[in-house]
Amino acid sequence: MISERQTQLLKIIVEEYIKTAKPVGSKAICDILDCSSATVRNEMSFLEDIGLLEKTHTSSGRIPSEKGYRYYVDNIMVPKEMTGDDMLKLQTIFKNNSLVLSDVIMKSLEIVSELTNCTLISLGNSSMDNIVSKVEVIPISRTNLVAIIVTDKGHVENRNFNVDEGISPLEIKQTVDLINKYVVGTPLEEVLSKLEFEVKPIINENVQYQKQLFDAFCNFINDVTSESDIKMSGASNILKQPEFSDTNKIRSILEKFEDKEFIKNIKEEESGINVYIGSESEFDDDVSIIKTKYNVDGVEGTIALIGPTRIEYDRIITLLDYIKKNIDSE
Amino acid sequence: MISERQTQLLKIIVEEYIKTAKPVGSKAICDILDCSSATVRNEMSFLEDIGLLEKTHTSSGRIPSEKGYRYYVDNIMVPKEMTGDDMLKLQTIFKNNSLVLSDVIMKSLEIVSELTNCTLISLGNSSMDNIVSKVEVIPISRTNLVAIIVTDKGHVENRNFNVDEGISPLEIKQTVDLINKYVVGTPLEEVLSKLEFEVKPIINENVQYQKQLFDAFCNFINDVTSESDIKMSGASNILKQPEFSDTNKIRSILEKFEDKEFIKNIKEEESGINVYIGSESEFDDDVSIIKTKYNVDGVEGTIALIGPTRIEYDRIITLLDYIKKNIDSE
DNA sequence: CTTAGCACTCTAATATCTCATGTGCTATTA
DNA sequence: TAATAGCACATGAGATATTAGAGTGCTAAG
Repeated sequence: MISERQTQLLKIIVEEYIKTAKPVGSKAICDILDCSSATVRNEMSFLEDIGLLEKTHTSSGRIPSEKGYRYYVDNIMVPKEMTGDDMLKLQTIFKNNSLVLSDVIMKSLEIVSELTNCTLISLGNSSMDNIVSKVEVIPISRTNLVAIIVTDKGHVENRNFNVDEGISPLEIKQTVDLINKYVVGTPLEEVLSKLEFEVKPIINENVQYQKQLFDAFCNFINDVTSESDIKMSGASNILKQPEFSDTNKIRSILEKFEDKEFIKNIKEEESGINVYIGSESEFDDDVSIIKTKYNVDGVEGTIALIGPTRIEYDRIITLLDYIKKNIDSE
Repeated sequence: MISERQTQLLKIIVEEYIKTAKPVGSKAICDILDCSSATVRNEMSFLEDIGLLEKTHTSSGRIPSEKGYRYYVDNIMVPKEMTGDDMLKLQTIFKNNSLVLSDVIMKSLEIVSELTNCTLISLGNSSMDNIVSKVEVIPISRTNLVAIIVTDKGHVENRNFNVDEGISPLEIKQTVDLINKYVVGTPLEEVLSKLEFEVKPIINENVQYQKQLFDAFCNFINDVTSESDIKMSGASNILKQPEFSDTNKIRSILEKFEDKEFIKNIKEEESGINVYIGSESEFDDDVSIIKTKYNVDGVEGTIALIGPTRIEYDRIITLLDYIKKNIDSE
């Protein structure tokens, strides 16, 4: 446990460094703490010993370490009240009832990325527990078909695919009717096993059903259930931060933004607002990720904000919380 | 008109600069041209006078000017033969018959961006001349509906929207049947006027038709016809080029990549392979854009490659031409 | 426990120097 | 007349030195 004064010192250093991006020296602090710079130095030295502060070189001021930020977020920081300005901008979304969920999310990403100069990512609509309302297959040409699936949450997926030989409208109708009969009312995540164990035996026994169409449909379902919908806003914002002025750094971060597999892993499993600082983010040591999961009538998704470790935790957490709550109650 | 030797000199300088990104000096050239460096310098000086070459500072070697690249592309360059390696990689796409157009395009973008270290953009499926095959509206909840439209080319668009009051299944069916009756078989670009002038009067006269649903559907069509589908691959590749090592430059380019309105303007109107050098690209003076339009049974789109002005024009043009031809014959 | 004082460290900005490369010009050559 | 050799000059890039400023650690005294 650290003393009252040490706590206050850490708070000042973290907040000052977040504001200025420059190491904080002892002189700047002694006024606020009402003691001499030497005393401040002693305390700083202690906080460095226990790993909460760091130096950039032997005689520089202090900056918070990863552990320092963590201590600050967990024990010191108080979520900042929303400013009227931030609130106003976000309310243009939530007060507008004609917007559909996906629009609400996209607009939220855009506004927050602009407000914070960070990169916002939404991973969502995994729609696993959506229930199938309707399946349809529409022939386009002799060998090309479109399959459409609509869920009870209004989610629509479609897939264009080819078959080797022509299929007659009757064959299509029979097969699709059969599929519909079994999968309507089934949650998406159970559709594949239902198709495999209940529908496939029937298809195999009966010549009139289209095996090729059925297989293509299974692939489609498989992709839909494993696919995640990624949205991103403000990818270039993070470059405005002084810590990302090195070209190699920029490149490595942008490459990660482009790597869908990597981005998918950001998905949040916990509830509430979660903060991952530096290496905890598994993204980059100079980056923090603040995430939250939303849930609108069973449609789940994650909103993640990516910024420098030197980020306004108190403000961002409030912002994301506000958005999460508003989306949840959509 | 410039002399044979001057032409050769320009060719050497352009190609050498493309390879090394360093200004080309006279000494390096006199061996190839079999004359003294002084002679080369005289010729260089002439090419500079007529605006084909530039210097980075008073006593540097020469680099091609925008006009120099233009002259090179129009009059000197010979499209390079495809290397076996490039060919092989691309054939994995075009030899695979089970791929649908959108996959073919996405994979082409990925491969070419990797092959060239440039950014690839596809703008497409504007689908204006697609013909409507089917329109469907599915109720999700009392006030939430999904509209789906399928075209004869297998293009599917869907839109989730809200209405103020509940709508009965009968009202939906009546309205959708009416819409279907008039728009099936109509090219997308004509649907809106058909709705306005043929369907709207009927809706207005008859109480049983759902005006709100109809209006929402019109908005949906309006968005579909004005929307363009943007795909991008290798956005961070361009940073690997030495001319983009300045953070501000990087930022300004990445911001343009994020600006959908800006990207939409890249759409190509002409046929063949089109080269826009530097300021001609209207993107950035240090950037060249090489575009081409593809057309598969009426589905049109543009593929654009964005790279530094110092780009391997001869290779890229061949690559894009190969892709265009293969997509066109899909 | 706190503080004043002092020697020491390190960065960042600036200036200086040198070297290699390349130019323009002029007189000379074929 | 076109090509060349020679030479003075310009510039960027890299190495090195200098300086001012900010900040530290440590010690001894309050």
